[in-house]
Amino acid sequence: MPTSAEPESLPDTARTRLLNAGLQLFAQRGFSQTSTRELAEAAQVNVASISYYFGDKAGLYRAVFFGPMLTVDADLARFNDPAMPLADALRGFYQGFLAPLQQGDEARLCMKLHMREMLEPTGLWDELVAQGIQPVHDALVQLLQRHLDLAQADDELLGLAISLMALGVHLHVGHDLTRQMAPSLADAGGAMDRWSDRLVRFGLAMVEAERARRLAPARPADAAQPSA
Amino acid sequence: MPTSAEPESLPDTARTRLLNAGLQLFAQRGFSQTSTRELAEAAQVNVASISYYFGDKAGLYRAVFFGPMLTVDADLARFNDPAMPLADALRGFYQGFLAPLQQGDEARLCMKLHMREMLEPTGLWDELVAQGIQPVHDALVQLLQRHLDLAQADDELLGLAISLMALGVHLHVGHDLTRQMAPSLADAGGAMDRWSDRLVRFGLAMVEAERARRLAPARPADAAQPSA
DNA sequence: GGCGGGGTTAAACAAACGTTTGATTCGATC
DNA sequence: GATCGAATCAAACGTTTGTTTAACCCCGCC
Repeated sequence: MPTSAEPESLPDTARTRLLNAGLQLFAQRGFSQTSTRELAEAAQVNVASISYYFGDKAGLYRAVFFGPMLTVDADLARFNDPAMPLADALRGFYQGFLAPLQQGDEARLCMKLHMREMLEPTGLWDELVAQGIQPVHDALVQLLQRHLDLAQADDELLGLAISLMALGVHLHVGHDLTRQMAPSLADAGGAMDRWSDRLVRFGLAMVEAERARRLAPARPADAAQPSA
Repeated sequence: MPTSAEPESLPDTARTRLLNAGLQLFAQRGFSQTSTRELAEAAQVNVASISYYFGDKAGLYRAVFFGPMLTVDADLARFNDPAMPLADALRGFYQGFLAPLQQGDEARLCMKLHMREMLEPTGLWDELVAQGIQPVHDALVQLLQRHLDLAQADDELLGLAISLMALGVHLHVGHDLTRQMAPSLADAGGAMDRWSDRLVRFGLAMVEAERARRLAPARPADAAQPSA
């Protein structure tokens, strides 16, 4: 089992062909529904190459799963600047979700793998949270904290952050669903740019609603405790 | 293969024990990662009982999948009344998502099965959309259309409906994730009631943002076409 | 007592699974 | 030309898969 890293280009070797086929098939059918022989045939490669290059089938899965995931820092940079206005920061935040949908199959399928892990954990879930999701979440919480002038984050702020992230997550998990309900919102040209505008608008509205809630006097029906 | 329907109580027969074990294991590990022998052992039942009662493994899956799904009409009734104020209707809408999380394991696990089908279609997806999701979506679109005084639904209204639904979907898809980021928002007592308040507040804000967008003059940066 | 059928059982089945083996090919190096 | 290691190959390995078989148990009924 060689320990080489793939070059930046695509040398069309057996290893990279396996990675491509693995990304394709794992994202489409899932881990356990994809057999090693299918992988080998799709990559036009002998079955033994899987264990030769990646140890075993799970090793190949791990390789495609964490393949193009170095973009976390780039995602953070898009909205983590304290000097940014809220609207721009939100736009940068949602760009992190939209970019994989725009830049071809590779990133989109990898994102699909990540989303699948949410519902059907294969053991890589904790690692994905620690390295990919938690940093983005923390940065978003800090962003909201700044713009809402809060000394520290409370449950309601976390709820707002999770709800903002929900809109971005749904772009991926609900993509096929959106295609059925409103095809022009999923595949049409410029559809993603319009989603960007839309999510920024809705996100701003949610943040402002949260700000208004904190300024308003606590009504008896409001179950949220203002401070801990 | 008998064609009986299960009684309303739980008679603890082999059939119902298989249904319970199937719901548990399928929701936890997925369809293909759950073997028939695991199912039989979990249900304390012979392996042959699966094909005896349900034809085959897929039949058992289908049975647990469409088991407690008769609640669609009840879900619709919660927010479909034209006389309802918008806030009440939204609360009723999100109650449809929250109810399965509150009323024990059964409905929650079944919902998890449905969410999983979003990413890994096993053939039941189209049926689920037609019977379970599409009606709710259509009713939501009509609700928004009424409250925004629109003659007919356009893309932006569909985008709003999908975004509103995204918040509800994320309650299920991101439940494990929420448990890690903010445990008090996932499991604590009354957490779901607070989510209800929160989502209604955010939902209202999004609807009002959409109303404001339609009233505002079209800015050049706005890529959304106001009328076709 | 004999009978029949719903329910259950252990055992067996073929197929598919992930993985390993040992031989073979191919260049590069000495 | 000999030698070596990387890469590839067909074949086989042992296990697990979903499903089926045929016998068996038990209880009500004629």
